[in-house]
Amino acid sequence: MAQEVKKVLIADDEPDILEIISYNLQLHGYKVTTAKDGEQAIKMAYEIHPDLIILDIMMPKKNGIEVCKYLRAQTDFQDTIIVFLTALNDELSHVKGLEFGADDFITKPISPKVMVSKVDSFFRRINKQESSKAIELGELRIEPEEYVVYFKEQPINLAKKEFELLSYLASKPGRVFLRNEILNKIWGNEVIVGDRTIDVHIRKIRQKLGIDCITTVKGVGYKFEL
Amino acid sequence: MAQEVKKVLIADDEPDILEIISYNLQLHGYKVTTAKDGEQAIKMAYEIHPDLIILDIMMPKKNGIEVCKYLRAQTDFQDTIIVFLTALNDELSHVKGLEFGADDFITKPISPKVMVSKVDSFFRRINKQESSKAIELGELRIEPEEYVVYFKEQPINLAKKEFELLSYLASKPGRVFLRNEILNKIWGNEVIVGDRTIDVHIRKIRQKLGIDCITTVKGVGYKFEL
DNA sequence: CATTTTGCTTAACAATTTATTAATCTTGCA
DNA sequence: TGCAAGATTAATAAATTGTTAAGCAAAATG
Repeated sequence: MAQEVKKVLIADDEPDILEIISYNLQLHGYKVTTAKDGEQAIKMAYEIHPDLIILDIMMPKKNGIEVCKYLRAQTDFQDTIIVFLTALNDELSHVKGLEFGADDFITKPISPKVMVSKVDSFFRRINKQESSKAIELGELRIEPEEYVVYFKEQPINLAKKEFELLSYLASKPGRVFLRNEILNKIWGNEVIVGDRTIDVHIRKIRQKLGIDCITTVKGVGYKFEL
Repeated sequence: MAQEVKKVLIADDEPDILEIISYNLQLHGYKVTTAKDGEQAIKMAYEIHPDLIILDIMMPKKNGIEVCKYLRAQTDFQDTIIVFLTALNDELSHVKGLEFGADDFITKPISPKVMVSKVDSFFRRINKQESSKAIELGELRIEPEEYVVYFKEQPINLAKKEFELLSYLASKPGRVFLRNEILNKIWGNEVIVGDRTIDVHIRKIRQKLGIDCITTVKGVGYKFEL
């Protein structure tokens, strides 16, 4: 991941709720941004690229479901966790929400404590997901848990950025990742690094692996290919 | 796409609306042109070749629907996004607008913020469409995600411009693309390149593919045909 | 706590690839 | 035939990426 501090975006039209939740999440080390309606939620999503988005269903401008649907349609937010805030008995919202790509629900009313532990659990869940699946491609094996890559069963130590970059490219072999996509995913879109930074990391990966598995597509990006 | 800065044309007969919308869009990095009536809208459309045209329905000289109908009849504006500005409850316009090739509607009144996010969403929508679908024609397969063309399952590497050009022609097999259309689409209409530039790229594609799939229509343009 | 190591980024320059132009042929057709 | 449009080719320009070394900062080490 690009950053250590997890970013959470909360959208709700009740200022009190926003305040109390964001205060408690901040206490627990999250970076919180709030939005008071659907449109603002989308705008903030683009600005800060949160790891988790909590959407109240009922909001002015654009309701939570619309926001979710909208964001899920963008490639930038495929990996973002989106959860809804719903009234306890609102079955309909649950069904609709899942249809449009929500990851989970939080039912109102909810205590700050429970909220924090819920949020913690979301991140634990994806951390597991993200890290637990080894990628195996020919004689190359990427082990997320060990942060090690094996080639012909020989371990190769990559630095963090190198490892993340390789994992990202290898997550979809053959697909070209635009330089911008890479920057967004590995560095985060608020970090600005020079043009040659990606190249240097690519070079180190190629060097350490010793095999030609990363192809340059000039003017476009890079792709992983064996 | 040929250019990074998206161009928007707004046509409305209320100067205040033009001003406030164009100001806000400009803030968000769009290049905005305005027109105060239908005829001017058409004139400007030809001059700047916008990526998005926003037309008020009710305008002097030529109303929005007429403008849309007119532009859609020209090959130059097939790919342009055209949206209407309509009063909230004007159902009739909606129906008519769709008939004449509008892509969407924006209902008045609208806040500048919402307008900007709407415009953003239009561009995201087409960006996605443009990039993600593979084209398959006989033994030829164009894979935008991989930036590779396959012929008989053999990958063929094309340079960026070559790939874009081929993709463009192959997007509508059999249809002749005028040299001007090609220039507009691949190079953008502010870039000026010599007459022979297209030819050279066409030649390289023909050479690399090894099959005769691009037909010259003398004095007109090129078309893709297997 | 000082020292060493490691990782990340940048800057400068080299190398490569791609894009464009210009010059020279071909070809079809009035 | 002679012209106009396009094809071809090679040369040049422009853009993009590769490489290397160096500077920092953070982490690891003793």
